[in-house]
Amino acid sequence: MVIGMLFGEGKKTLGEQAYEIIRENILALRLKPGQTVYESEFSTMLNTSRTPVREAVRALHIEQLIDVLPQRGMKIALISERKVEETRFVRESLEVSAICKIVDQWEPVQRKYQDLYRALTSNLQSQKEVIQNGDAVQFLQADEAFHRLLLSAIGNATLVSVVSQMRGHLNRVRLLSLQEIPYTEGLVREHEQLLEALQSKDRDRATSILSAHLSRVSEDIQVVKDKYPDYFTD
Amino acid sequence: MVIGMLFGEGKKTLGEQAYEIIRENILALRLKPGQTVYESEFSTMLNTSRTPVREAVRALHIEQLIDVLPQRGMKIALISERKVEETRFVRESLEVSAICKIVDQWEPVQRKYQDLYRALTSNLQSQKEVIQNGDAVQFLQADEAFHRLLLSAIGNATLVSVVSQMRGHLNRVRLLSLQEIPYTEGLVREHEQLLEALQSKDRDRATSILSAHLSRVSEDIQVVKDKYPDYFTD
DNA sequence: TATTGTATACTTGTATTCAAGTAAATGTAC
DNA sequence: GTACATTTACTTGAATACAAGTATACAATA
Repeated sequence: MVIGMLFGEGKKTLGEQAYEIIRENILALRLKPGQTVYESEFSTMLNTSRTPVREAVRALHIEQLIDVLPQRGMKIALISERKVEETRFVRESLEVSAICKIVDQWEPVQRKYQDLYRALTSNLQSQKEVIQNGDAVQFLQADEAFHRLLLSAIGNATLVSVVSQMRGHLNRVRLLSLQEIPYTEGLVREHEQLLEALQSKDRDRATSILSAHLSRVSEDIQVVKDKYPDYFTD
Repeated sequence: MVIGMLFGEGKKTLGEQAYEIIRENILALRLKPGQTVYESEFSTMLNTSRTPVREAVRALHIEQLIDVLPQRGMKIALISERKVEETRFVRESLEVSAICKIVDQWEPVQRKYQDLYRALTSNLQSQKEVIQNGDAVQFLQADEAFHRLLLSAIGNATLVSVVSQMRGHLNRVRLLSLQEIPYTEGLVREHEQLLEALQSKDRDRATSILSAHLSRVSEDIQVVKDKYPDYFTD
């Protein structure tokens, strides 16, 4: 009946709130890949009826983060290497297209790009700070914010939303690999290089850095797959 | 209670069936942009309860094809020039990336690409036949099939699905512009040129043809917007 | 012991009921 | 006639009730 009455709470419906909460719990691996779950669990957990839970669960099902077994229950989707590669490709295509557009439009004198530059450097700073306490979740949030800042610059909300949907399928691998091999310094370095390429309007350099940056997950998944075999399928 | 008991009927849920039916009616403009609709309408129309309809409507709302006005009703989403441009950009990025991958992998001796070539030429043939009776909906279906064949070749189901979601926001403009200015011959010609470029493994030509091909909608929308002003917003 | 039929206790899928908000129609005072 | 309060008829949002499929436990039987 009341899920998040605590803080501000825009007029989101209970179903929308449930969606966000459950999704976040899946991506943070608090709900384990392969784990069996039931609508009634979420109902009592969130202190609401099955109806809003159902709405959330259907959306997550469409997003392929939850597998529904009719009349039997649901399972948190296993991580699929194929799906990871598919979403990685889509994400890379879109982010590369976006960065090209930004480089082409980049005019250091314009207020818009000064603000963007400031925001990005500020974000880079907090990335470095976050590294110290070694919290993978926190770093991932900062990383996501960095990419989101860049993408938002081209003013294409649909693209931002598609990319963040793709991210949902990459996040769990990233999370596991980060706490396995903490190469966060390298990632931050690449962010810096990307920003440099942007400033110097070096289109080719920007795209090649970004491509390499986003391709890491394809290598990491192999390592993580061996360490957590029952989180994976195919 | 029974929506499509008629034909084969895979074990889709009523909600999924309702989703497909309503979506198809929106894209075919049988439900007019801006038209007010109610859950109960669809309920009686589909002879089912509000629950499956609700499931369908929520999905369509997430897809931004339906606007929900809490406690007041729903409206079929108006065509937004901004949204059209956003989805066009996403689609172009993804299809261009896909065609690049295909060109790079293209080996005319491989069975896989022989089959693809045959399928594409066969589709081109039916495009030409469809032109004769001047049915815009039929042509759009053939066009969609052509692009889907190409995209499917890279074996990325996620990409195919994202593109088809983007198409949902372009389809209505295409439909209107086709019955306004029937330049279908030009479109078919471009399909042929694309196929030629593919055969000759001319990457740059393929991408430039495809880009131009997919950019048409940006020009068409201006014409259509004047003809059907109350279908549009912004 | 092995097998099979059956009751039972779950699940999700669907229908229905209830709550709460909106807007237009209606009535009333001035 | 006009402004304003109130009723009323609708809507979606949420909760509950019901239907139907699934898997397990277990007893009956060979």
